[in-house]
Amino acid sequence: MLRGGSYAGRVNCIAHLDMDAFFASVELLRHPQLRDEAVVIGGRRGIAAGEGGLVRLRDYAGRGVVTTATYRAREFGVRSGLGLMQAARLCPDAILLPADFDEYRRYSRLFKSVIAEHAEHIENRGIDEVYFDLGAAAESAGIAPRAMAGRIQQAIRERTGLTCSIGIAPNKLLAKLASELDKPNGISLLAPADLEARVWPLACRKLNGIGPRSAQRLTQLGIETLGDLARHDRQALQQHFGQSLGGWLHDAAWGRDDRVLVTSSEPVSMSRETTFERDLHAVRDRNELGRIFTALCTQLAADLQRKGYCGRNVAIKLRYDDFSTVTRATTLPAYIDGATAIRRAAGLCLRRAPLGRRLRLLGVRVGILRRGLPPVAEPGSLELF
DNA sequence: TCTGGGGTCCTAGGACCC
DNA sequence: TCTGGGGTCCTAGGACCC
Repeated sequence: MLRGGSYAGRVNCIAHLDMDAFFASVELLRHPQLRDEAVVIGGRRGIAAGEGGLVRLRDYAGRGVVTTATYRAREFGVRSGLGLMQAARLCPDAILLPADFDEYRRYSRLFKSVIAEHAEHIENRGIDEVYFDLGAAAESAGIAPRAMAGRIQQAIRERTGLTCSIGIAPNKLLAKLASELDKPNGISLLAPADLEARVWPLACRKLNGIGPRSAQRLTQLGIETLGDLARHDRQALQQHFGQSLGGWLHDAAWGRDDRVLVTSSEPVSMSRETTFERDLHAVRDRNELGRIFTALCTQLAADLQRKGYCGRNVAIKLRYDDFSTVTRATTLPAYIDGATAIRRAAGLCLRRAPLGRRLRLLGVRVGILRRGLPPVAEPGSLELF
C-alpha cells in the first residue's frame, strides 16, 4: 500500500536544515534575561518554581532526562538524553525549564512555512528538521544553491528569531552530515570529492543510522572512523552485520545514498506512555496502576479521534525496574478508536505479561491505522438479515 | 537518585494456506 | 503419505531517530 508521497525528480542538490538547540532557543526568546545562563529543558510535569520563579538544576530531585540544553549549558558537558541528576552534577547552577511542546510546535509550523515559501519539495523530519530540494529552489530563484540556503536561513531568522544550520549535498545522508559540520548558524557544502578529507575522519557514530549499538560492534572490529569503515572489506562487513546492514554500512561510508524525498506520509501508530514517579508493583499498587492504565487509554483515544484515525492493533509496553522491556500485542477483527475498546484489548495484553517484578513504565499503542471513523455496530442491524 | 516520550523500520519465527 | 516451497499475517524484540 502506498502510504504517502515522494519526490524523486531531478534531485542532485539536497539540503538538510536543522534548527539550532531548538527547544532551548525558543525558551530564550521567551526568557531573554536567561540568554547568558546555562539553561536546560527537561524533567517531568510540575517543576515547582524556586526562588525568583526559577529552578536550578541542583534543586531538582526525581526522574527525567535532559531534552535540550543551551550552548552555554553544553559547555559543561550537558547533552540531550543525559539524566537530570547527572546533569546537576556537571552544572548545578543551570536553570531548569519544563518543556512546552505546544509552543515548540507553533514555532515548528512557523519556520517550516517560511521554507515552504522558497522551496517546493520538503520532507518533514520531526519538529526541528527538514530535507528539501535546494537545487530546484535555487534554480527557480535564479541563484546558486549556497546563496539560496543563505536567503532561507536569513528569512527564518527574521520571522522567528531563531537560527538554523543547513547542510548541502548530493543526497540526504551527506546533507544530514553536512548540517552538523558548522553549528550553530552555519551553511556547509559537502561534495563527493570532500569524502576523504571531511567525512572519513569522522567517528562512525556521526552517521545518521549508526547508533550506539552498531558503533560498539564496529569498534570491536577495530573500525572507529568512517574512513576505517570505507576501507573495510564489504563482504566481511556483510558476514558480520548481515547482508542488508553490512551493505548499507559500506555504502554509507562511501557517501552513497539513493533515498528520495518523502514529501507526505501517513502515521503507522500512535502511543502514550509514562514513567512512574516511583516503581509500582502490579499487585500492591493495583489501584494506582489501574488508574494510570485507564488514563493512558483515554488520552490515546482522544489523540486518535482528534486526528481522525482508528486502528485494529493494540499493544502495551512494560518497563521493569531493571530497565528491561516487554511488549504484548493483539490484532482485533475490527477498527476501534474508543477508550473503552482500547482499554479492554490492552487489559488482555497485560494479562499475558510477566507481572512479578516492579514496573517503572507503562505504555499503550494503537497500530494498523486507518483514516476515518470505526464502523459502528448498529444495534439490531443483524435483524435485517 | 542513572536512563523521557513519541515515533519508524527491520528481523526472526510461527501459524496457516495454497 | 511425505516433502517442499512460497506468500501472508502476526508477535516480540531491538536498533535507531528526534
